[in-house]
Order: sequence, then C-alpha cells, then structure tokens
Amino acid sequence: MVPRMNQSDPRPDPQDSLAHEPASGSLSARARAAVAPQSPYLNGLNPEQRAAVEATEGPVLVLAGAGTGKTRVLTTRIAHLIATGKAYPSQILSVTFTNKAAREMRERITAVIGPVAEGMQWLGTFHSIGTKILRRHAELVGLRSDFTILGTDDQLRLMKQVIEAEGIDEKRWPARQLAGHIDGWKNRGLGPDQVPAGEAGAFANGKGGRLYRAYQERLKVLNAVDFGDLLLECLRLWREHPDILEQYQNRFRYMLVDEYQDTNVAQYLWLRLLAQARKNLCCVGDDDQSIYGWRGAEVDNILRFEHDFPGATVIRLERNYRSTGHILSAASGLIAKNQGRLGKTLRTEDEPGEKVTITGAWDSEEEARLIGEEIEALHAKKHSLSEIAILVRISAQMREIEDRLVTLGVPYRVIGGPRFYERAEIRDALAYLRVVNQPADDLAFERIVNTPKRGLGDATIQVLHNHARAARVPLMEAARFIVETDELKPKPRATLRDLLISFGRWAKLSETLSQSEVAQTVLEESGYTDMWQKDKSADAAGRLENLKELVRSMEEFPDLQSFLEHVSLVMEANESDTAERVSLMTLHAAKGLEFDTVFLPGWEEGLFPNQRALDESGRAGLEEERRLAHVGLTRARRRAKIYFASNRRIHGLWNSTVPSRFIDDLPESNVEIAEAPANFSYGGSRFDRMQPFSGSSYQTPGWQRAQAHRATADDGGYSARRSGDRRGSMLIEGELVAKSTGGSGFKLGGRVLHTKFGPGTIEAVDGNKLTVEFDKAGRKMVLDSFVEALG
DNA sequence: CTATTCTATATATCA
DNA sequence: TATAGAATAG
Repeated sequence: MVPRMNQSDPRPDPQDSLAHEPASGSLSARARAAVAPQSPYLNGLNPEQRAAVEATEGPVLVLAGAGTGKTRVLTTRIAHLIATGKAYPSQILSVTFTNKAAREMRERITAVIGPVAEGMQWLGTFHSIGTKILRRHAELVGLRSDFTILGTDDQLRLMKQVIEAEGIDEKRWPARQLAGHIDGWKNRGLGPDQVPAGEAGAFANGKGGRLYRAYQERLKVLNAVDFGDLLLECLRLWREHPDILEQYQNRFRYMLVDEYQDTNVAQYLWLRLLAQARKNLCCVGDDDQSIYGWRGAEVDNILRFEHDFPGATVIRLERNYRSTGHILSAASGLIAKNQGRLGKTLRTEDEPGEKVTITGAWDSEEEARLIGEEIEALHAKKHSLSEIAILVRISAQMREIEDRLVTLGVPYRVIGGPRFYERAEIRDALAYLRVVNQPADDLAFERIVNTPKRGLGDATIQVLHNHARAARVPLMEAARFIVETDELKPKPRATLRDLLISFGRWAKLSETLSQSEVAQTVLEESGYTDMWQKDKSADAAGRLENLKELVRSMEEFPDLQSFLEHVSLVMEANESDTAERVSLMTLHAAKGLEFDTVFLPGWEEGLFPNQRALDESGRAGLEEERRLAHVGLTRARRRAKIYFASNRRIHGLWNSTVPSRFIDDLPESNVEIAEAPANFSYGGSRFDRMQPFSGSSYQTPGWQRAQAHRATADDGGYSARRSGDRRGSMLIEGELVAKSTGGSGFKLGGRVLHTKFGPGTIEAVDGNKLTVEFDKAGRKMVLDSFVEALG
C-alpha cells in the first residue's frame, strides 16, 4: 500500500517505523527543555506574542497586523513545541503559501533550536505537502506515483484539446475562460460531480461540467495533475479512505498555517479534515491584508474561524514594530472604512515621524519625474537605495517609471517579473527533458517537436494526433509507427525519424551521464541552443544565460526525476544580489516586505481602486482594493509618499483622471499635501483641446493612436518645441497632422532619421506609412511620425 | 511550411 | 502601447 517514499526524502520517519527515536535531536531537545525551564527563546516577546506561542492546545487564531512580529511568533511557537517535547519535528504540519516563506521559516527555526529543525518534513506549501501525500497514495486516486504536475501553459493546451474534441468552437469559448471556471471550482473544492448545475452551464451553452469531467479524464490518462488537483485529490483520497485520513490525523499532532486570510475553500477543507481529530490548529493571519480574493482566497475563512472551530482562542497582535506614528495612523484610518473585518487597532511606541505626503502631478510622465527627483534627493542625503521601493497597482505602470529611472541613471530592480521557470526558453528546455524522462509526456512533446523550427508544422502534428487518438497511444509512439509508413511526405518523415532517434539516444545517455550533462547534450544536439545563438534580438543573450543557469542548477539534484519534480513546484530567479538598488514592484508582490521609504504612484479612480475589481466584485472588490492600499502604506517604516496624476494613458490612449477615493479616506491629521511643482501649469489637458474636432476624422482610432505615438515615441524636435508650454501644443499637433496627412516632406529616395533604427533611405510612401531601407536595421515599414527628414 | 501582417486584448500571482 | 495569436501571403 504505502508506496515507496519520495526520493528527495531520505530521512526515516518516526511514524513509519513506529516508536523509534528520531535519528538525532530529540534527545537534545528534551534535555534542553528540562535544563532550561526559562526557555530563553521566549525572552523579548511581548505579552500577546508570548500568549500566542504558549497557547499550544486547541484551535487558535492569531490576528497579526502588519509589522507585529508574526513570523517571530510562528517560528517561536514551533521551537516551543519541539523544545518542550510536545511533538517531534516530524509531527508538526506547518503550511505556508510560498516556498520562500517556507525556506525562511526553516532557517529561522534552525537559528533558534538548531539542526533539529531539519527534521521538519512537513514544513512547506500546501502544494508541496499535497504532492508528497499524493505520491504516497497515488494509485488510490487513479494515478501512478510518478505523475507529472502541469504548469499553466500545459493546462491551457490540454483544455484547448478537450474543447476541440467536444466539437466546440475554441474561438467563441476560449480555453482561458474554461480554465478560469475550472480553477474557480477547484479552489472551492468542487470535483466535476459537485459543480452546481447552474454554474456547470455557464460555459459553452451548458457544456461546462462536461468539459471539466473530460479534462479530468484526460489528466488521468496522461498521469498528470494540475495545481488545483494537488489539494483536491487529497480531499478525495481522505474522504474515500478514512483509514488513510486517520494516519495523517494521528501523525500531525500540531498544525500551523501562515497567511490564513489567503486560504481558499479547498485549503480550508483540507485543513479541517486534518484538524478534526486533535484540533490543535493554529492559524495566523490578518484579515486586513487579504488581497487575493480574485484567485479564490476567502476572507470568510478567517472571519468565520471562531464559528468553524468552537472554543477557539483568538489572540490579537496590535503592537506594530515597523512604522512611525503618522504612517500607522493613516493606514489605520484608511482600513477602518472597511465593513467586513474583525477589527484591530495597530499602535506603535515609535515617534510620529513624517506625515504621509500626497502629491498631484499633471500626467504620469511628470509623476515619474517627480518620483525620480525625490529618489535622487534621498540618495544625495545618503539614504540607501535598497531601502526605497516604488509600489504600483498594475505592472503596466512600471514602464514609464523604469524609463525615468534609466534616464536618471538610478539603479533599480523589478521584483516579481516573469518567474524564471515561466520563461519561454526554460519551459522549452524543460519540455525536452520531460520527454527524455517520460516519452509519454505528450504535452511536452508537442511543445518541442517543432522548436526549433524543423519543418514539423501543424499538418504533421495533426497526422500524429489522429493516430495517437485512434490507437490510444502517446504521440511519441504514434510517431514511431508513422515514420514506418508512407503517410508523411519524405521530408517531414525523415526529420521526424531523426528526432525519434535522437530522443532514443538521449534517453540512453541519461543512464551513463549526469543529468546536467544530459541536459547540455540535449540542448545542443537538438539545435535549441543554436536557435538562440542565431537569434540576434536583444534578449537572446539573456535567454542563453538562463539556459546555462538551468543546467548549472541541475547539478544539485540526485537525478533528472527529482529535478523535474522540484522545478515544477519551485524554481525561482536567483537574483539575490544585495546591490544598492531601488525596488520596483506591484503592491501584491510587496506583501511581507518593508522599506524605509515607499512611493505609491497612481492613486486614481479606475486605476486604484481598479475599475475591474469594482465591476466584478462590487463592494467586496472595493474593500479588497482598500486592503491593498493598507498593505502599501504599512510597507513603509519612515516615509510614505502617495502620488496621483490628472492624465494617464490607458491602453495607449490618454484619459483624464480623478484622485482616488482612498486619498479622502486618510485622516487629515496624518497627511500633508506636497506643494505643486513650480513648472506646473493648469489650464486643461492639451487633449481637452481636441474637443472642437469631435465628430471629425480626427477622432478615428488611427489618428488617436498616432497621437499617442507622438506623445512618447517622437522625441527630438517635437518634445523640444513642446517643452515648457503645453498651451501651445495645439498648433504643433495641427502642424504634425498636416505633415502626415499631406504626405509632403517625404519623397522617394529621401533620407530620414528614425529614433530607434537610425538613418535610412525612403523606398516607398503609402499615405503616412513609409518603407525605409535603414542603414543598420534593414528594411522596415514605419509611420512617418516616427521619422524626421534629414538634410 | 514559414514569415509577415493583422487584429484583438488589456489586474494582481503562486504553486 | 505592447503583445500574442490568427490570418494571410509567399
């Protein structure tokens, strides 16, 4: 029954070989408890924190406001459980949301109680723990223990296939949308049979439920799960096999959950099943920091805790150790406007410090400039750049700010960009390795059959698919069959045969070479590395660098299998450089971090609070946005600076905007309005002045787009003329428009200068479109508004 | 089959 | 504006 243990888990488990002492540590831990009744690790905790650590029995909810020492409580509590001998490290289940959090917690526990903490095999994310459990009992839920975990892209591809197989028009009912529904159901712990009839009909005229079921069946055939399944299948396992549930209930003497406000229904059910027996469940969280409702988190879980777990102890941590008085009061005043909260009042013993500043800018460009100037000023006053952060609502805000920082030469780092393992080149490389490791991995196979391009396009794939489906075999096997027939034209047939032979060879290779050598070989022989070396686009070099990094990182793993396992669950960009840099990130990415100075641009209606959140979730959406604002403010230790702009470009078009209602939510005594900058000239947007033209051809999307282009891309002459006097812009617009519509000024054979491509010769003129042979960049089709006549 | 052009679309993110 | 995916031309 209990299949082989996870390979990455070499330590014997006291529960598996019952009544054995763990290898090391526990003796010393108990000795420590006996010798040191004073428990030094408890020193320095405030009374609430200490209560939270010592309330070991029964359900406990710790409401930990921002900056109140939450992590400290969590780690000390675990240390306490171990040091007092209440549980072995292996008997404590400790769940976090990110691997990073798990890693940090392990480190901090180790710092308190020493290497005993290494024995905490059940410290991890919901997903990693779910995986571990599922691998042990895979066959009970219809999987093999070496199942693959699908990433988002594989998931989508699979859903697309399912939709097409059902004969539904994929364009009318996009896979994206189906994925949204299925994710939603999984978040709520609903299997295909439990989806409410009304919702099952929400997709493709009532086929939603059926597609969900078909998708799950396909997953089983592929011996694969998606992220949601890692929890859902655990639930099913435990419900259908109470004896197994009981094993785990007995094993986990104490359970701790971090960031409880972020749990979804499935996670709640998962925890509740486990906690039913012993009830020693301690959840730590902050309802005021729940910002993931859009991906299924239920604030209700935390609001309902006392109801769900009768007799629960609730402990509030309200003493803030991070921010100065004004910042804290501003944040508290803001969040107090929310209805759905348990209620806490953060307090500090720190000085009031600086007030929160609010600065209005003319447009987002000026906003970026002002922020840049302030950063330079702070830097001149010897403030560390790594103690400065700019937190934006949406990542589209980043570009303008980055541009500004680049011009100023301020070093910065973007946190939370595309994850390392989500990058195209990494996913491709992994797909190769997956096929080598598991030839039946159809999704991976399909990803790379024609990457790099080798002439195996849609047509060939279609043939493979037909065979695979008819014979009910993996694509790889179907391919083997087909190259023996003459169904394919000679060329693709030969290419496909070569590829198959290569895969055979690579699979053999992995018996003799180390996995990183195999990877190196595969990437080279497949022509994948070549593909990027030939690519002369700007980011190709970075991609090659990433591939090298991937190969390097493989060396740390015992074999390919466990590497792939790790990779599908974790893998993060290892840019832990400590260089002096300003941090730029979204508010979501900022949760859990803190900085001396925090810039908060874009506090405008529609952007923040975000219109879409309002449209989709009404008041709940607004409250979540407000919590996000609260999170932003509470990241600041000493200075919080809010900005709004009166004009902002959204999807390339300028809109005039209204300051965010959150600005009015701030208590007046804690904020100050920063003086309007001197070169600030009111008098309406230059775009307001277009109004007289409304109804005319100037309102066409194309013209507006041209306007938008001009506003940013066209540098040089235009911006020089514009500088200083926005009122005069009307004339300039007219002039420019005349230039492009009249088509004058550009003649065949004329010389032009383009801001990006440099000088070139005009080869053709078509309205406002020019075909130009650039001296360096080759022939391009460009809009005339991007070039300037030379000579 | 591939390369180019066109067109639709736009939160946030973590496994 | 930027990008991804689809349509289309070669």
